[in-house]
Amino acid sequence: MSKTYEYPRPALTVDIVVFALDEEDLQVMLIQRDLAPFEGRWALPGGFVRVDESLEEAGRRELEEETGLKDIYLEQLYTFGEVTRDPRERVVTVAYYALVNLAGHDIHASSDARNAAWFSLNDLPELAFDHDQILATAHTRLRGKVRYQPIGFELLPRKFTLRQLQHVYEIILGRPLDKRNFRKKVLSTGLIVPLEEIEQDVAHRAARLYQFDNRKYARLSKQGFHFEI
Amino acid sequence: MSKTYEYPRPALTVDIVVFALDEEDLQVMLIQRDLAPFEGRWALPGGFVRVDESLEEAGRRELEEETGLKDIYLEQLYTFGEVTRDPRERVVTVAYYALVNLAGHDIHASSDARNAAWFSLNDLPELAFDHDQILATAHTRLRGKVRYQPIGFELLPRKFTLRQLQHVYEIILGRPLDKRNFRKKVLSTGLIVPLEEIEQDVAHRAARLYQFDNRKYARLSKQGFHFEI
DNA sequence: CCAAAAGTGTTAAAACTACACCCATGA
DNA sequence: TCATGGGTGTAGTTTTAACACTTTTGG
Repeated sequence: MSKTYEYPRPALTVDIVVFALDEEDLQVMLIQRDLAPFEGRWALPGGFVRVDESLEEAGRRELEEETGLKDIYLEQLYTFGEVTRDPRERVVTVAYYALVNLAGHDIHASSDARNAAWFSLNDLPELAFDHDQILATAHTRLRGKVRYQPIGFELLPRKFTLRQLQHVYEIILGRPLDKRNFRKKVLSTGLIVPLEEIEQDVAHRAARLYQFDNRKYARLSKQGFHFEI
Repeated sequence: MSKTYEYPRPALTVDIVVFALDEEDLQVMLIQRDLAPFEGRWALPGGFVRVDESLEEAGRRELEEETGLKDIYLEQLYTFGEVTRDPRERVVTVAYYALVNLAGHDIHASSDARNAAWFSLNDLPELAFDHDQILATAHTRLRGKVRYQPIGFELLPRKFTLRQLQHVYEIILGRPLDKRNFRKKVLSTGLIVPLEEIEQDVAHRAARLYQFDNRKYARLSKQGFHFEI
């Protein structure tokens, strides 16, 4: 095997913006750094890419190591490569974003990071490196993507009510939606299928549960169908 | 300055998919490799990222060195990092795509690549590495993006006719559009402004020239406006 | 019986689609 | 005068937006 070149190389990392949703707003997972630079500051989970793993593998590995999260929706976001973004040396980072259902994952269980926590996007601490910029890029991407790709479901449990789904869209888009129009629109795609089940333990009339039909969506996508809300 | 880590690092490159449009179809710029691996094969222009330049700078530098193209629309596409995508060693590449107006650039003038040429997307040679996959990703992105971002103009001269613009959209979307409806739609955005000029040297009635209003678009974008065709 | 959210239709306005002819120009 | 593309309007259909009340359930 011949060497490709002998010049100094940038270091290569991955960073992951993990989004979740609570009753109020969008949350993002941060971990507190215990090393310089930016010791004590909050930062996105992430770390160095090994030579024997793909970028996505590196992202999933780091995420599980640092937060315990695994088997989640993960998508490449953007690669940040400004020369001075890391004060130590040249570091290029491939950023991913992830969507999880808050209730479905216990982040503290398998975490080996001393300090991993959810923060509301509306109440963020100062972040290390250019992570504020990465986060802003991820937020913009999420807002844009949610309108024409069915990713809203990733933030909910597998079975959900239409109320919950509308709530996801309202928070991400940042504006209220009309209940009747939303239901009509969503159901008209045929991709959200009603189940013979209703929600449990609520102090009012229980709503019907629905489920996203992944298989049907995959089939339609191949035929050039475009999901849109 | 402390070292970040001492483990082996992937090499980092940039590759650029340059699109242009002729009368018939979409073209892409390729260069013929004169070194192993894939000696003699056609490949995307690109090369190694230096530690003192940003990713976009690296892309622009390589593009100018290899093809003579400069001052063009360039946007990051995706980062490809499969472990075995380069047979020599681990190489991660940040792919960009570029849009140029064929008539406006002479690719041979300042080229120091022995062999840089345009190929129709419908008649491609076998490509080196995973460049076929990068190209396919770029093509998909272009098709998707053209519908909701005003990038069609980048493939045309600054002053263009509505016929030319419609042609851009027809080729990228791969289907014919209705002339009257297209004109109504495009002009209704107010972003395409008529000039007091007509095209020259045509063997029939000359069409009016138009120009994209970048400034107005920037203003509207900030207010949440979404361009759509 | 009260509080809370579930569920459901209609109408007016706007956007989209399909479609054909006359005009201006240069060869 | 002919060939070529430039330029223009309308009608039917579909999609979107606005809007309020009754039902179910648990407390």
